[in-house]
Amino acid sequence: MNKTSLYKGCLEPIILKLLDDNGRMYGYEITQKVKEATAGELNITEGALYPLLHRLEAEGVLEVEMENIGNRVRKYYSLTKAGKKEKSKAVLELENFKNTLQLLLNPKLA
Amino acid sequence: MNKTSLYKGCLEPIILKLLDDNGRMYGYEITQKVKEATAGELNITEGALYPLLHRLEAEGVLEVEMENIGNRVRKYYSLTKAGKKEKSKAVLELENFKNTLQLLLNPKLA
DNA sequence: ACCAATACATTGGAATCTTAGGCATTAGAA
DNA sequence: TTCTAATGCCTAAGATTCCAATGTATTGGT
Repeated sequence: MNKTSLYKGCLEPIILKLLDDNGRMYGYEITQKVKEATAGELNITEGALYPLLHRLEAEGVLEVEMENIGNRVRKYYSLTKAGKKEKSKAVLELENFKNTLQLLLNPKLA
Repeated sequence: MNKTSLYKGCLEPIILKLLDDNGRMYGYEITQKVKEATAGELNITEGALYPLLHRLEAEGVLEVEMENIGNRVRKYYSLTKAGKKEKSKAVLELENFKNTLQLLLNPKLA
């Protein structure tokens, strides 16, 4: 990520949401997609991403398909059934979090 | 905080905003105010709050006034001049962060 | 021929919070 | 009246999560 890093803790839900929207993606693609989707605001570092993907795979949240592109190997990740549940929960929490931030930023309606 | 802690990294801007809105507050008051303002969603732990207040004071962002309430001592914190600048910056970043989350949660308008 | 981009990965360390304590005063319930 | 919960301050050890740096290899453009 970047700056003083407010995004800490949000990476996982963001990735799950992305994979749900796009079906399947590979690591590098994720970093580019996030950069693009946030107009350059959020840059996921590979040192954060790859370990996370590996963990989510180990937990059964993601599954992998290897694919050969020329002489290069891509690892496509997608949500498992358990992963879809996880994703739903995570997105709700993230939405809730965003709304709570809104409350704190705009406490006028008290 | 709580849960898997999405709020990680947001504590500082939240505190600065609160202090700007309320003029001056003491630690315990902050924890209660945040709990109330977020309908119980966000519970700041004292182990996170007090070290942060001390750091911000050391950095010249906050200043302290001791006050005796009966036999008890309260430490009222308020923003310094530098703190007000810091707060403005932090709030902008937090708002920006919130908007970016919105983008990620709702990428329809692409 | 060389550099940037693509694509994977690991490692050490910094930053931030949680858990779990500790101390003292005060208000309220049993 | 005694004991618990709430008020109010605090610290220390540890977990989590991410960043920066680094490594390897292929590919496309100049």
